Amino acid sequence: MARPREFEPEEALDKAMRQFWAKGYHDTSIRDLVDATGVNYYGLYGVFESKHGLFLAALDRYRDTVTAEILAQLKQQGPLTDVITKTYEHLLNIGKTRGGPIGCLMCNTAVELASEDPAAASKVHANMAQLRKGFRAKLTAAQHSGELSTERDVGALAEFLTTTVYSLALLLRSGCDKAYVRRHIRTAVSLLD
Amino acid sequence: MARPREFEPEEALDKAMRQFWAKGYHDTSIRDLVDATGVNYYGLYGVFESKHGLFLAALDRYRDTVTAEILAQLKQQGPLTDVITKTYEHLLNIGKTRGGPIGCLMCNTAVELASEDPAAASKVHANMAQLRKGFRAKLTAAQHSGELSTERDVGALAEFLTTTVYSLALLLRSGCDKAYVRRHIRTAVSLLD
DNA sequence: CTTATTTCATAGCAATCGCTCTGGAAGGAG
DNA sequence: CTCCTTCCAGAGCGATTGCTATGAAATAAG
Repeated sequence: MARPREFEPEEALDKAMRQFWAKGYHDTSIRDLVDATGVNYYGLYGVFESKHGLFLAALDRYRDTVTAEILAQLKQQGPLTDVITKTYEHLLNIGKTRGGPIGCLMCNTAVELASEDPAAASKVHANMAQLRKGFRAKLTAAQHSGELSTERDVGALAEFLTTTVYSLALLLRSGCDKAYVRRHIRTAVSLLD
Repeated sequence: MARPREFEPEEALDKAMRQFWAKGYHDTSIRDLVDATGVNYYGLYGVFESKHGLFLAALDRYRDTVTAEILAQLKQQGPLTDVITKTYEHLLNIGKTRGGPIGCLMCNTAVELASEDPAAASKVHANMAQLRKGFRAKLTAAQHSGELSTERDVGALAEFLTTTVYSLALLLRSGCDKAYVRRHIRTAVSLLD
């Protein structure tokens, strides 16, 4: 053995994720990442191999933290529309913690990279699939409890609700105010009545 | 006077717009624009001043062509849901003409630049307002003709339908297939029943 | 302690960035 | 034709890109 690392890989990855989240892939330089994480080139490259590798790791980190939290919100008990609404309301408080609006890393990546980066696109689609699955489970449960008509197309609704997550992120990212976003939530959720 | 220009500014702007549309702002270099338009630096700078100026002009060009066409679709006669559906279906054929999916330049810009570029954000919001106005007019007309209940909140619905334009662009950009997008259209439009 | 090994901090690499400058070509005015 | 203005083509500017190489610092093993 020898000199030990002076940084925590997960912590550094988390900071890198926020940097990519705020500024996107192309507008984030390695030097930005070094500044944001406090880790030098050698350390970052030793763990993540390249800027692209670090970005893909950041997408995984996003799935394991932010998306996981959304899915947890979806699993709470309560009336269908309440749970869905609360889950969407939760999104309003995610990216707003520091400075300007940053939306959703997966949504941002879908727009910026999906058409030119298959690896990133794959992770974006996997994230969509996870969300869809979460919504679908909630919708199916609501059908069983009689809250939602069994005639409704659960698959299509789950897709719609998933896309709405991205829509809300888009609205937040573009700088729309919360009242505007809340109206969108209310309108979208009214589809379940 | 002296030596005349060898390029048509509007034509060059159109090509530049498509370049930004496909690759985004940060990932498009001046050299890319020179290659795409066939116009040299001197010509581009003489007319548009800078890369940023050219980009803003491209956003205007987008409003005057693509958005204008969407608004024209919205003004056609017919049952409310048919016209809305046809308008959305129209979006499926916009960005698909060459190569990969490119979505909507305004949606892409909202994600990539809105939080750091006030001028671009302003144009994105103006575009949203135009679309919202178009949807609102159609919805109000439908209320007058009895197609839509006068109890429905036309403002909120217009906002929702506008955001749906961006959502569809996002889905296309992220590489979702047309069947997926069409299901989203059907679900969103069902909100008007 | 010395030595071996790994990390840190940074200088430096070729390539590219947005942008400007220069030399010559093209066309109107005289 | 010559002169003059404008445009084209591309070389070149300093700055920055992703990435690598280098030498000093730090720690475990002996």
